[in-house]
Amino acid sequence: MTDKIPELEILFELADLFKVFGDSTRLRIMYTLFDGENSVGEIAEALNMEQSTISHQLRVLRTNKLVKIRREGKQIYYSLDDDHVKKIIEMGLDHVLE
Amino acid sequence: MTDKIPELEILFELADLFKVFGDSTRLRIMYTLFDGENSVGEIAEALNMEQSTISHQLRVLRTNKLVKIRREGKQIYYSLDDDHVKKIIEMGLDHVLE
DNA sequence: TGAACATATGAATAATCGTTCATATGATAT
DNA sequence: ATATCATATGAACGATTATTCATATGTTCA
Repeated sequence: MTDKIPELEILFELADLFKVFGDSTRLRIMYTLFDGENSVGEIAEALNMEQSTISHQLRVLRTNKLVKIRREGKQIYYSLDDDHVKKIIEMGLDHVLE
Repeated sequence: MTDKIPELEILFELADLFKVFGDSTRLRIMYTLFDGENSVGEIAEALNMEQSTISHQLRVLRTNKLVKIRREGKQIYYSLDDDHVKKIIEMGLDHVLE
């Protein structure tokens, strides 16, 4: 029994992770959170996009443990969950910027 | 004039880059190339997938400058084009493996 | 030149996914 | 309780994309 099957499963998970980074709206959301936490409304306003769109994408980010939330009254503040997020984006930027 | 517009364009490019990493077939191809160059046929056999599928995806990888080629007779050998490729994948693995 | 092999390409199909619209849930304050 | 504000959710639509099949291109060798 080889160890290639577990590797295969991990590569599937890895693809799923990169898929999350592969959308400009989600990237912009994460980039917005580089400076610190923001509420859903603040993010929507900053990106000039519908609240619903942002909310849907925040759920994707949260499902993948890339952002976490803090509740305060009516608002929900989102922030990056992990140092990896910044690192992965910065590593990608290195490549894009040659 | 703010510098947010160029950043926006860059984030679009960045999303396109991550999209390339967001497919398990392409990830498996790149992972196969961690050990060194392989021909199209070798990759297809290693992944047990159609030659055509691999060829299509290699073109995506090549268009995005993630792999480069070396011709030798009838075969074309593909290899990773860039250290960033390995680094980005490894960074993602860090996250997936907790 | 023609046969055999390796790789690339184009069209078609099926599946995935982002956005929008409408509405629901949840929280606060009067 | 109810009105208001913030966020979430579900369904539907359109667009993108991975794979397959069939075929084309390109290379070697006899």
